[in-house]
Amino acid sequence: MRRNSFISREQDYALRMIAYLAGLPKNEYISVKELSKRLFISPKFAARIIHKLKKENITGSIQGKYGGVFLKASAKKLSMYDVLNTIGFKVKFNDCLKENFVCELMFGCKFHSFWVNEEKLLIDKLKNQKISEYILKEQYP
Amino acid sequence: MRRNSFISREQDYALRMIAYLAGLPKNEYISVKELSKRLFISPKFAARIIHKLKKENITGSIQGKYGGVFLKASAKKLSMYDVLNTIGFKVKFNDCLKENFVCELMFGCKFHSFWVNEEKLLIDKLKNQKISEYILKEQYP
DNA sequence: TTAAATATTACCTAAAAGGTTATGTTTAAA
DNA sequence: TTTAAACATAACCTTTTAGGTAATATTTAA
Repeated sequence: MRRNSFISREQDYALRMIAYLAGLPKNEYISVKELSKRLFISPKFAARIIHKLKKENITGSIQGKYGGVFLKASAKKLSMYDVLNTIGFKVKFNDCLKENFVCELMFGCKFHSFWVNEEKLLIDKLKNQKISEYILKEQYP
Repeated sequence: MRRNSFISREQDYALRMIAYLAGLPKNEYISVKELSKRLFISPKFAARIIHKLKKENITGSIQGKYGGVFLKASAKKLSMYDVLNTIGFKVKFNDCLKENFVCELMFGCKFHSFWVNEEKLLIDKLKNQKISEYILKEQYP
């Protein structure tokens, strides 16, 4: 599949699921199967993503029959950046921003600082966007 | 190779070459071979990129022995966006911003407008950055 | 004891990135 | 007029990644 988005499907799905979990009533939880169905994500893929989020203590889970998952972190403190980061958000605006990258054009490439600034601006914004502002609730008739 | 940059290597090389050509004295030109050597780009790959830029009238060329390429567009009017666009800059912040993409979460996904805004901000900035501000000149001792 | 849930890892496949190969065509100069 | 050195153009190749599936184990309510 094409990948020319800034964020991947996996990262998008993670945001969706977190936004949905944030909308559950307190102390409620939902099975990954049901969650994935409501958000149009393949169940197995959803499970893998939820697992990554759990390892970072963003979600919690109840095992066994009638188990499920819930948001463990505070929706008011959890940022979009936190979620994306857990799902491997290591996108750089240009390769020259990566660690250990040695640019051959030390003699005067001025694009570098442009990318540095833009990247920082966006990351700061992602850190400021809290999940509580993005809660996703299905409307039942 | 990994591809988790916002811009591709090919797009980066295009910017480098344009920035270098913009620094040539008026009416001078340079062979792609020499250009690629100075900018650490594989010669064949450079040729293909220059060809794309020529098709959009950004560069011009002189064929035959002792031929070469030069910047045809005005460095003061040519933007980073123009160059990137020529080299297939169709990156979207999220898949949901693509044409013909149908989002299943019509019922209330609030991330969409965040991505729309951020993407527009960045594209406007790229359109405002003119190549004349990024001229690349090798320093000889 | 069993059904239905999570936990975890290994594997699969299409597509794109990043480049090379190949084969022209053009033109200055010997 | 021949030839070397440049640009022109398309087809092809290889590695990596995105995006997902399969498989198997473990947990726990009923």
